[in-house]
Amino acid sequence: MQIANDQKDIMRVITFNVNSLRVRLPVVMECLRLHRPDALCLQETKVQDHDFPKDDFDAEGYNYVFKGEKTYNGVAVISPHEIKNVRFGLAEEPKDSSRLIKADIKGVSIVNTYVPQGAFLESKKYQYKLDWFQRLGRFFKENFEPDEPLVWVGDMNVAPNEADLWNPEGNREHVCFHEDVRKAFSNVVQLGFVDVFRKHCDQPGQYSFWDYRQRGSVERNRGWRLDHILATKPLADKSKSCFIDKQPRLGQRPSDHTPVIAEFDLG
DNA sequence: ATGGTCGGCAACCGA
Repeated sequence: MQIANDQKDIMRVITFNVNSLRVRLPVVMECLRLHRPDALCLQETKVQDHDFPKDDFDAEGYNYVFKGEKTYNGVAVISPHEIKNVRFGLAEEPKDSSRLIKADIKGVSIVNTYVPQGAFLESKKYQYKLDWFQRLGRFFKENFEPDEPLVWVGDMNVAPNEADLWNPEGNREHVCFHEDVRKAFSNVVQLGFVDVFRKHCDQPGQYSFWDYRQRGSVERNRGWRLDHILATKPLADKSKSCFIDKQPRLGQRPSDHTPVIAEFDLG
């Protein structure tokens, strides 16, 4: 069965924090059928490698690369195409192999990241998050040039601007919006990335995450835009659309994140 | 009136 999208110059990329791949597998399969992405980049798969649901992707003719661990984290890239030159994790220890996959698909480099959330401002985890962005910046500088076709996607755990969360005033001290973490993120972006979503949509209130713990957050759209698709300038110039998906429910519980989709015309 | 998040995984931790 041929499941690739039939336009060979089109590159469709999706980022989706699934919060457990095994629980969300029907939603992921529906996402593949609906959008026929060239690269589906997943975060928080929460599955060890020996339990990765290979058979389900094999049955649909997809290739996959993944790195997981017990209980936490986990990333994967799913594609109907050959997945080349795969690397896991950052260059130096701790590599965090279950937070970063680099792979080449259709001549485009893809870096899929699950950035540490950071807990609270005074915690060691927050400092680790700030350092993680610095280390990621070095990873990009060592491996890529700004004129290469490179897509950086994932759950960045940062709302870059006030338009990217429902209550900026009340979240100045939040680990996903504090000025320090926004600066750490923007330092990486400034290596040569364009926010592909913002290239296509300047409206506020466009979110990809709603907190399970806040009653009615979905209904009242009290969300955050934490899941991003960025591209180096030459590739971003070729983007044709970028939008936040309505997650297929399929009678299941939805993830607290929803997919973000971008399309590039490589021709 | 009460109790109201998930997921993983086995008592709580992380988000």
